[in-house]
Amino acid sequence: MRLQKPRGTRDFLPDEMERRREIEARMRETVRRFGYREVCTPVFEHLDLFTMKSGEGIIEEMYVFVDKGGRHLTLRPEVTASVVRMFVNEGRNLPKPLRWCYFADCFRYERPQKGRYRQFWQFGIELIGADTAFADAEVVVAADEMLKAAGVTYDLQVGHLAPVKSLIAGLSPDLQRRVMTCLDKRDFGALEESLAGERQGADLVESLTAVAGCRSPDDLFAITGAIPEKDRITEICELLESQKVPYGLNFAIVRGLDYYTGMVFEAFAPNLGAENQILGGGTYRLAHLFGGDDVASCGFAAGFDRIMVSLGEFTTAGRPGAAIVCTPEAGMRGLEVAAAFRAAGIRTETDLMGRSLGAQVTHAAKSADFAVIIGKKECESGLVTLKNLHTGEQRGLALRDAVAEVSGFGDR
RNA sequence: GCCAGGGUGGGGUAGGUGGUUAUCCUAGGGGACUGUGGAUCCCCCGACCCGGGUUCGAAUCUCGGCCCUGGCCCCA
Repeated sequence: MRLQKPRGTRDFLPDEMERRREIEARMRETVRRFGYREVCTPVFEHLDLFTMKSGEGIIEEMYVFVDKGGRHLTLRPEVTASVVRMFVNEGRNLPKPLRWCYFADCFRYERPQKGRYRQFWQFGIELIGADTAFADAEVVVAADEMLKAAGVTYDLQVGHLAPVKSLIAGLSPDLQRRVMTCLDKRDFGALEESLAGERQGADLVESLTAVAGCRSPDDLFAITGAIPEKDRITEICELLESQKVPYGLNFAIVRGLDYYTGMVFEAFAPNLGAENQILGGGTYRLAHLFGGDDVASCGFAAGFDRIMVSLGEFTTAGRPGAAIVCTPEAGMRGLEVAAAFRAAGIRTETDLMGRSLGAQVTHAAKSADFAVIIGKKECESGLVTLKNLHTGEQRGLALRDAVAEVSGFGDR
């Protein structure tokens, strides 16, 4: 093959696109019911948008380029930064809270592996301008409902950054970051090493290890004492329990960067291998970075492709289709009949290859549920012969009755 | 950026200690066959990832690259 698609990209044939659209539709419908409305932002943005959010280090992980005007641009590696920029630019005087969702392809220059591609799709929501436990809980509930609707098997973990941050507040920023990385990986050996030289380092390791293992708010506050976020954390847990969200508490979730401020959560699919996180989210404050007010936000982003990989093979329930099968003299009549079927919303194909009647039926059986056979006899009688290609039954019907029968046909 | 295993028609494969026209299945197109042909039979189409090296001769050996699969790192 002379021309290959770029590394880490994929082509999708119609069968797969139907599966993807099916799952996408279920995810969209879930968040629609919560009031989240779709927004769309540019596929490429100024490089600064992402370096301001995530630091210079991400440049080598992005598709960056200079355009003909000398602008430093990049294909978006995620959508949250764009949505917040959009909010700062034109969302400030909309009634709060804002409930927005998006489904967008993103690009990262990374080594492809299972569930990781260079072009991939994210589905996410952002709830902007509400700073309450009810807001935090809504986003988690929406994520849970959405994954349920998609049909994946997943493990949902919810945490909060405050307990760990309160324990390590006395450390240098650099060491704080290292500690959080260790916690994220649950590498307690490395944690101990990092804190070895610190005053009361051993106590700190013990507290952090205990916090990471907490399974209830009560356990947590027994270790950390009454931190300011105590009521918020307790309330979030109560709300999630009252809404029967199947989650695990995990205060070792770190989610990388500084703009995460409070609740954080992640979902994993157990059948995915190394890249098994299918969703991540939390509360954050980003707008002030882009020149806006310091507005509280909460959201999640789901890895659509990983969800599709996790779901594996399945067939979608297609809508019925018809194939017009004609003898040569009935060609014109065939087009009329096709138009009538299409007017009723039925997918209808006609022969374009000049095939024999038999070959047309053969082809129809691969692509349709019904063959509508029209020859000399049908032209004279005004009827059509409707053949059910699943059962082989066929009979002569008035056109209107044939259309009605195909319309009423159930799942394939 | 690193590690392991791979790359033969559209898909799946056989062969490969260097030597005729590269095997089989499937898909696709056509015919037998202008009223049922989703069948059967026949025919056609179509491949050794790319480049250098060794050689009389490379799909096979060798080096480099590209790509695929999985893992490490990273993961906004």
